[in-house]
Formats: sequence, C-alpha cells, structure tokens
Amino acid sequence: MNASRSSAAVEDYLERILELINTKGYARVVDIATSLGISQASVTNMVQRLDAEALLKYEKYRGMVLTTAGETLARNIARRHQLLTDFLKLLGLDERVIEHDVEGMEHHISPSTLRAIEALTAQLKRRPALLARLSKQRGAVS
Amino acid sequence: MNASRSSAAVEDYLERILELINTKGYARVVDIATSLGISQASVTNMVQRLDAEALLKYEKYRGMVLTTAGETLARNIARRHQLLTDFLKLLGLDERVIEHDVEGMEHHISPSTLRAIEALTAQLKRRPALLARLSKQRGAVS
DNA sequence: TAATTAAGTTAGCCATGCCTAACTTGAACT
DNA sequence: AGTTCAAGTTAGGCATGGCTAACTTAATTA
Repeated sequence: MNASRSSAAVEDYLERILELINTKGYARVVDIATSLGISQASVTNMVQRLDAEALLKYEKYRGMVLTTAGETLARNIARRHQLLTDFLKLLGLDERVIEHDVEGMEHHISPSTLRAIEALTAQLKRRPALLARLSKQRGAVS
Repeated sequence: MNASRSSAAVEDYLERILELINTKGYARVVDIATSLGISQASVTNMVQRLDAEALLKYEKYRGMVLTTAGETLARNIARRHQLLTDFLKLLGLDERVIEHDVEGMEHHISPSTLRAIEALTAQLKRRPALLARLSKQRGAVS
C-alpha cells in the first residue's frame, strides 16, 4: 500500500541484495547479514518487510527475487553510489574515506544534485591540470 | 564521560543553538523547537542530554550556554554546512534542493572530503566558463 | 533413513529520537 | 499578593532498526 519513501536502511538492503544477485546469482539471508555487518535475525525481519512492500518476493526458508519495482529502485541506488564514488575518487581521496562518506551521503542526494555532480565529474575528467592543482593545494594527502 | 561521536541529531541541535545565539544572543527551548520543526518536549530532552555530555551548560527554566567544547563543535558543524552549501550553489542548484541535501549529507562528510570539496570550490570559482558549460550540459535547470 | 549442522525464524529486548497530554515554573500585569 | 499565560518539564508512548537466545527447517552425510 505504501510506496512512499524508502528509508536509508531499505536502500542499503536493496543495494546489497542486488549486488549479491549480480555476483553470486542469489541473495541469502546469511550473506546479506555478513555483507552489511548485522545479524541474520535483523535481515530476516527486513526481508519480510521488503516483501510486504513488494520490493521483492520472498519465500520463507527458500529465497528471494527482486520485483520489477525493487530492481529498478536498487539499480538507481547502485548508480547513485557509483557516481558519488567516481566523483570522490577524482578528488584523490582515500578509498576507505570514500566508502565511508558515500555510504553516509548517498541516501540524501536529490536527483538534480546527482545530475549536477555527474556533469561536474565528466568535466573534471577532461581537466587533469585542474585536478592536479587541487591535490597540490590541499597537501596531496587524502 | 563519553566524548565519542555525535549523532546527526546532536549536530543538528548544536548547529541551531549556535545560530540562535549568534542572531538573538540566546537560545530558548521554544525557539530551538520551532527552528527544527519539533516539539518543545523533544528539545528539553536533548538539551538535558547535551548538558550531560558537557556540550552546553543548562539551568532548568533558565537558559543555556555552549561550553568551549560545544562551541568548537558547533562552529565546525556550521562551517561544514556552509562549505557544502557554497559548493552546491556553485553548481547552480535550486535553494530548496541545496538545503535539503546539505541537511542530509552534512553529518556524513569526513574532514578530508570536506577539504577536497573546499579546494574544488575555490578552483571552480575561478572557472566560470566551466561552470557555464556544466549548466548547459545538464539542461540549465536545477 | 537417521543424525548433524548450517541457515533461517521467532520472541522479546534495547537505544534513539520523536510525539502528546498533563503538570510546573516564572514573568508580567492588576 | 494574586492571577494569568507563555515557556518549560515530565511521564508515558511509538516507530525504526538494531540485538541475543532459543527454536525450526532443510540439506548433507554417514
């Protein structure tokens, strides 16, 4: 009934589930739990909720498949994550920092802001001199 | 005892409290509540917690003052907020979108990422041609 | 087929941060 | 001094999203 707004938690789950399906072909409760660093019980709970919200189809003890809505949403989330990561990489930041910051920020970026960052990233990629100056300016450290 | 990590909520409160003190000279529970769009009861609660965490000194029914630690923290939060806002403004985004996104993202940006964005902003300010191209590239709309 | 065990589920609990309703405090005015 | 009322506080509750402990399911293997 409620197709309102996905919470950060929902987005995190969908992102990992899609990733697992893409790499392993399926997403198990135990793998989602490990990947997110939380308990299996928490995953079971959320997966049942995602089923109720029609973002995936879940059969107890069996497995899950993303619905069309769920897959579309998950793809958008993954794309946003990738774009933000690319942008921060361009700025020469440390991998760990990038991962941490992207995981925090990604749930709060509007489509228009994302488009702007995407365009900026594209422009920056053509200006290595500018990027070099950036690194120098702040000490070349992440 | 616990100088660990501030939650997003704590940061939001400190930011508003500093702002109120800067503009009105003092921060009252009712003003903080209005400014954050939450109930007075919630504010009372948090203010007592911030007192316990030594980020401010609070006397019931009287008033509050930021401690040195609290003020330093608040200033850093405000600065981060300003830098992010400046950056997004440069990209030509809508004010509302900027406010929304900054409020969401600000709690998740590492110091190093902030420095990088600061340096990038400084460079971009000198390249209006690049910024113009950006707007054209994505349709000139926010 | 029976036993073992990894995977999954359920029940009940906790912290955070919000809420409303009801009560208290203190400032301001008569 | 007493009344009034805005500001502040307290109590109790709710949603989200975690947790552990105990139980169930199903796959594997002897």
